[in-house]
Amino acid sequence: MQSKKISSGKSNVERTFVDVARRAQLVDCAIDAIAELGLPKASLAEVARRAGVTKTTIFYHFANREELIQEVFASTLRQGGEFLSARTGRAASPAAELRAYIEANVEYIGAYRKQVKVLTAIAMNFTDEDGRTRLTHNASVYGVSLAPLQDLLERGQRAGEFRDFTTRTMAMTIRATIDAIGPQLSVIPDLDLDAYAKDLVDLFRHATEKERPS
Amino acid sequence: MQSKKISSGKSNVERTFVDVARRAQLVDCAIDAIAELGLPKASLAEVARRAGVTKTTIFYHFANREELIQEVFASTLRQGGEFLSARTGRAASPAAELRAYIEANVEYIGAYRKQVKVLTAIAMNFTDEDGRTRLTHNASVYGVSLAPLQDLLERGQRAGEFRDFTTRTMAMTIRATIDAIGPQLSVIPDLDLDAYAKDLVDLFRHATEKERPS
Amino acid sequence: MQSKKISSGKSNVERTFVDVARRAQLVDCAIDAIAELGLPKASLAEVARRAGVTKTTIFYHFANREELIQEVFASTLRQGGEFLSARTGRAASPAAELRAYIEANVEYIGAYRKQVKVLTAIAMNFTDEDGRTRLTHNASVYGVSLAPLQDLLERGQRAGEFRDFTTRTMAMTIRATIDAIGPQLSVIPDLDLDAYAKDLVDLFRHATEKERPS
Amino acid sequence: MQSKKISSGKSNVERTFVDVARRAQLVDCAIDAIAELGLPKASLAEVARRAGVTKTTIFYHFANREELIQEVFASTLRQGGEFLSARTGRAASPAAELRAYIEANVEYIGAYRKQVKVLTAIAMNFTDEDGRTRLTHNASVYGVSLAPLQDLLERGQRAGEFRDFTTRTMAMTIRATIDAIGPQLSVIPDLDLDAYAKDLVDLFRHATEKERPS
DNA sequence: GATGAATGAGGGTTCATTCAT
DNA sequence: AATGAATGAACCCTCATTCAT
Repeated sequence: MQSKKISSGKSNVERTFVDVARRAQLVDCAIDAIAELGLPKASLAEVARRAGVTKTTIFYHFANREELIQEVFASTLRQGGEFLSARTGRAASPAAELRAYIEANVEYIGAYRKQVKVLTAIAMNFTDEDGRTRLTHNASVYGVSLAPLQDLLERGQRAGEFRDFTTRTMAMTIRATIDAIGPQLSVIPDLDLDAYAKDLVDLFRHATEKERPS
Repeated sequence: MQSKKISSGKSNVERTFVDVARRAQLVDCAIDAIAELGLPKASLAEVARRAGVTKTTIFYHFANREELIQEVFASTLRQGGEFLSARTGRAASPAAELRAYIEANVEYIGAYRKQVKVLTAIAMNFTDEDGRTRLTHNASVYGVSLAPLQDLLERGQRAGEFRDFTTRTMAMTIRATIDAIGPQLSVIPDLDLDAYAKDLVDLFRHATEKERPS
Repeated sequence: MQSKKISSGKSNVERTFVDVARRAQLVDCAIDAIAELGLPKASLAEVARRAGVTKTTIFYHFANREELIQEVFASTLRQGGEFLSARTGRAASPAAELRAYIEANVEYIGAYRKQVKVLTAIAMNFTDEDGRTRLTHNASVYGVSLAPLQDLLERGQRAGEFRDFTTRTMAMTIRATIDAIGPQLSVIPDLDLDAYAKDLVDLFRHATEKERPS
Repeated sequence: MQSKKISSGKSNVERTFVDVARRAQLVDCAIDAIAELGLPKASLAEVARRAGVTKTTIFYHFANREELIQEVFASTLRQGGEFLSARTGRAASPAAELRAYIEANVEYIGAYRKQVKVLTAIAMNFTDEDGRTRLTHNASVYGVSLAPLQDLLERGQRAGEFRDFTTRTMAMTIRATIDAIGPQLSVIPDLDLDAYAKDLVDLFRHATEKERPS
C-alpha cells in the first residue's frame, strides 16, 4: 500500500479487499460532496467527514487530492459509459440509433443526477493555472466524446437516411443540448424528462431527416 | 459611504463620481480575473492586484466578496441584454424573430467571450451550501430568462407559423444549445461561429416550422 | 505592503516604519528559534509564538518561510561582516592582518554565539532536494567567503612575510578552524576563547611565517 | 522481540539472524538516505522505501526513529574507529603518530564521505528541544573523542618532541580542522585531499615542533 | 477615499507512530 | 517477521475580512 502512492496506475489486482472498498467509499463520499457543494468546496476534510475517517486516511489511499478527483471522474464516466452502451448497442438503423442515443442519454441524466452534476463540476473547475483542463481523459464538455456520435451521423448520411449537414456541428449541437439538461435540472428539479426526451427526439428527427418529396 | 456596507442597494445617485468609477474598475478587473482564472481562483487579492489597489479598497466599495460577484454578474448580464435587445427588436415575423434571436445570441457569444465565460463561471460556482444558486437575478442557466423566448414561440404558434410543440421545452432546448457554445469555445477556440449559427437557425427552423402539405 | 509579496527585492525606503520594525522583530524571533531549536524545528508557528503574533502575520511581512530564512541569513551575515570589517581594516602588515583576522573572528564567535549557530544551522540545512544550497549569497561553509582571506595570504607571500604554501588550502584550513569553534562552544560553553584565539594566532603564525634562517 | 521496544539495549545474542540482518539493512538504508537528503528529510517512509519494506517493519526492529538514528550514528562511529585504529597503532614517535593521525583521518574522510556526511548531519541536527545533543555517545563535534588525541600530544611534550602549548586547545584545533573537511567536500567535491593532508601535516608540524635552536 | 497591519478559519500535505492481524 | 490500515499533530500557506488611521 505504501509504494502505491508513487504511482496510482497500479492494477486493481494488487489491491486488498479492504483497500478497494475504502477507495470506493471515499470516491462515493467525494461524489456526494462535489455534487452538493461543488468541486472547490469539496475539501478533503469534508470528504473525510462524510466517510467517517481522518483526512490522513485519504492520503493513505490516494496520492493527493488530484488523484481522488481523477478517480471520481474516471469511475463516474466509466459507469455512465456502461449505462449508455447497454442501451444503445443494437439499433436497426442510424435514425433509430440516434433516437436511442438521445433517449438513453436523457434517461441517464435523470437517473444519475448526482453523477451528472459531478461530471459537470469537475469538467468546469478542474483546470490548472492556465485554464486548461487537468483531466486525463479525452472528453468533450463534461467527458463524453463526440466521435461516436459524429460517426453515427455520418453513417446515417451514407445510408441515405439523413440529409446533408455538417456532422461535426450537428453532433456538437446534440451533445450541447443533452449536456445542458443537467444544469437545468438543478434549477427545475421536477422537469418532465420523458417529455423533454420526446421533444429532443422529435427535434433532431426534423433536423436530420431527409426532406420528404412533396 | 459607510451605510453602503449595510445594504448594497444604493442608487447610483448617492455615489460620488470617484466611487462609481472605482466600482466599475473593480468590476472590470474582477471580470478579467474570473474569465482567466475561474471564479474560485479569482481571489480578492488577485482582483486588487489587477486594479492596482489594496484588498481593503475593495471592502470600501463592496460589502464583501459576494456583493462584488453579484455586481459582476448583474452588470455583465445587463450589458448582454442591451446587446441582444438592440439586435432583436423589429422582426417581421416570429420565424424571423427566432432566427434573429439565435443569430444575435451566437454573435454575442463570439464577440463577448470573456463575459460569457464569466457568466458561466459564476452561474456554475456561485452556489449555496445546499447547492442552490446564490444569484439574486432570475436567470436560466447563466442568466438569460426563458420567458421572452417562450413568448416568442407561442406567438409563432398562434400566428400559424410554427407547428404544435411544447413551447417551454422548445425554449429550453434553444437556450441550452446556445448556452453550451461558450464552454465549447474554450475547448475549440477556432470554432466557426457563423457556420454554427447557420446550422442552428436551420436546425430550429426544421424543428419549429409547420410541415408543408404534400 | 501587499504588492511586496510578489518580489521581496523592494528597497527599504518603500517600507513603513512599523513594517520595518515588525520584519526586524520577526527576524529576531526567527534567529532565536533557529539557534535554540535548529532550522527544521524552527517552524513559523514557533516564530509567531515568540513574536506574539499569528502565523499569518508572518506571511504579511514575508512572502514565505524561505524569504524569512533568507532574510535571517542575510542580515546576520551583514551584521557579522560589519563587525569584522570594523576590526580588521587597518593592519600594518599581512602578518598583523592575519592575526587581526583570527582574533576578530574568534571574538565574533564568542560575542555572537547565537548568530553563529544560526548561520551554521541555515548553511547546513537550507538545501533543496538535490542537496544543493538554497542560499542566495555566495558563501563558503556557512557564509564567509574565502576570497579575502586567500588574497591576504597571497599578499603576505608576495611581501615576503609568509613562506611558500598553497594559499587556497591554507585559507580553507584557517576558515575551517574558525568555523569549527561554534559547534564546539555548544558542547563546551565555558571554553576560554581568548586562549583559543591566542593558540590559533600562534599556530598559524608558525604555519605561515618564513622559517628563520639558522 | 516484543520487549525490545521497551529497551533498545538488547545484546546481539538475543537477536535472530534475520533480525540482525534486517537491522543492518535498515541502518544501511538510513545512512544512504541521511547522506543524500539530510537528517530532517530522511523520513522513515524514505528509509523503508529504500529497504523495500514497509514503514511498520522499521518499528518492529527499532523502538522509534530516534533509536534507528542512534544506531546509525553508533555503528558509523564504530566503523570509523576501527578504520582509524587500524592505521594509527604502531608509530615510532609521537610526532610520527600525529602525522599518522592526521593522514588517517583525512584518508577516512576521503574514503567514507557518505559516513562523514551522516555523522555531521546527525551531530548537527539531532538535538533536544533545549538545543543539547541527544547523542548517547560521548563525542566531540561529530563523534570522535578528543581524549586520545590530547593524550598523544601530552606524550609528545613529555618526550621533548613537541614544544609547550595547551594540549587541549591544540587537540581541539586539530580535530576542528579535520572535521571541517567533510562539509567542504560537499561544496568542492574535487578537492585534492592528499595535498590537503600534506598541508595539514606540515601545518601542525610547524605548530607543534620544538623550535630548532638557531 | 484608501491603506497598513493583523487575524481566524481553513486549505492540502507529511510525519512518526499504533494496533490488529 | 512483517504488513495493512489508520491516526493526531504539525507543517506551510491562502483566504476573506476587520479595524484603526
